[in-house]
Amino acid sequence: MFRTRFAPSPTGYMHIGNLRTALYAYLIAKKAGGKFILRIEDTDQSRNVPEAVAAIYRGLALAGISYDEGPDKDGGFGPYVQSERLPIYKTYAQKLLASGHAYYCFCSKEDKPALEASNERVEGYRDPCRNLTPQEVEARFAEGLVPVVRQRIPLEGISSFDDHVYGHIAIENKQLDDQVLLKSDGFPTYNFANVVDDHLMEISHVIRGQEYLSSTPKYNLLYEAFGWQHPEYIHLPHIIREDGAKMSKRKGDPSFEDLVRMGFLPQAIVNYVALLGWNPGDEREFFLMEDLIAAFDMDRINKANAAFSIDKLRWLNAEHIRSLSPEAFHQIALPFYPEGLKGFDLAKISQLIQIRTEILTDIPRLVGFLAELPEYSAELFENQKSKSTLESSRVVLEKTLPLLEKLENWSNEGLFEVLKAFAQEQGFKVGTVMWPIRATLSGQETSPGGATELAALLGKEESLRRIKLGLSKLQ
RNA sequence: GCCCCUAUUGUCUAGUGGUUAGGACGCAGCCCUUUCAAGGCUAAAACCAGGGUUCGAAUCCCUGUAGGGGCACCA
Repeated sequence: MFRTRFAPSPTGYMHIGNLRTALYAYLIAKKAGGKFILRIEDTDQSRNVPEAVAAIYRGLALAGISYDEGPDKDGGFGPYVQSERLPIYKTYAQKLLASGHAYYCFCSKEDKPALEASNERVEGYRDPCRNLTPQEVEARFAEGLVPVVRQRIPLEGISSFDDHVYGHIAIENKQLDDQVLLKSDGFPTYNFANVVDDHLMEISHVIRGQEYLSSTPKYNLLYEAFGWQHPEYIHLPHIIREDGAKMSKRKGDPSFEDLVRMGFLPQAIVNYVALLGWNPGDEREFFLMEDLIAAFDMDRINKANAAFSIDKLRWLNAEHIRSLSPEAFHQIALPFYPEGLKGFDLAKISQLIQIRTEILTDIPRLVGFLAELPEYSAELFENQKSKSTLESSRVVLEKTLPLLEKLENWSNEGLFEVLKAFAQEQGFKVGTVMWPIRATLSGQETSPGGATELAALLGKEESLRRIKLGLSKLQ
């Protein structure tokens, strides 16, 4: 049975790297018909952000990643919040203390900084408390000192393991520090809690960022000390910026929710992020969650960091928008229409802009001219491609105006029929007729829809008003 | 400083000893066209460097270089 987990610490928002970690863990579990578990790693008392857990729930829901077990969904392996598991960590720390795989350390934090800052750190350095006799330990307790519990790393030997992404990793034990397992406040460190929890929760595959790659041997030593079997490991490369720097909220890199706010569809973001470091082995790029589950293969995950490209996301987002049914797009687009469009046939507008919308926040810019005709000058009537000149435009507008005024079938088809016939009779290219009309209607060089589509949308009265206004600029 | 990891076009990537090094985004051009898009076609664009191994290396090995990560009572 595959059991994977997403174990974020509650920092207040879900960044892109986290989203991908959660997604991969979810995909790996679902692909194998296993369970995906949410665990909250809130062992750093100083970094807890209120509301942050809610942000995690919100992010996962938005992404379409549902968990089988979590804080609010008991699966018999709880509690799923680390701060609620303190007695468990204490019990297991005692076992390590008893077996000699851990020891009490009474050094104060202030004793260490000089050593840590030094560039000449001695490898194989061991804390002096490592060799305290039971009597000495007792004496310090009697003094009222509060210790931490440190892992006793072997002096010799090499620790190694096989990672699904990075292959064989080997590190000499003398490179590893006697890390703190239990802090003096009674909370475990990540280094300890992840091992105890992953084992107790029967996690089969650990999916996490590659920053844990070089400390994983330490965790394996812990598994060995307990006589447990360690899980399989899938370490993930990082997602970085296009300039090679790491993503940072301070530099303005968007979180998952920020992207949604910017007008990207959650499913497009998920699709894009899945492709950052993984590929299906064929040339498909468009994926919905179901397809991802079917196609995902953890052994095809890349080793190298991947840069996040907002341009490619834009493109993929546009693909997702285009794949929506007109009704679905309309519903999603609705909240983005500006106030002034109330009287228009919004469903019709949605139809016109769907294929031209890359991100939802493009919409106001796309449709603004409908509510209010922008200022424009006569130059707009000159267009080489449609063979439009100031003169031809004036003639076209003057001559079509009476035809339009008496037109009764004011629809896209009706308008097109009349104008096309006019072009033929007068020996104009269709484009030469349509250009000035579209220009007067939109007041801009480009618009979602051609002359007749815009005229139908604006209605006869407003269309004629705009055409006359345009004509006045040419006379 | 020590340790771990990585390295194919600007970006995401395919590639596991023999390929005209493939695809995608972006960029440029052309076609289509009732503007713009979309769509179709075309172009430019890459194996970090140097040594090996081999009949033959993007692919295997070594060194270097560059980048990322770790060495917290943070995760």
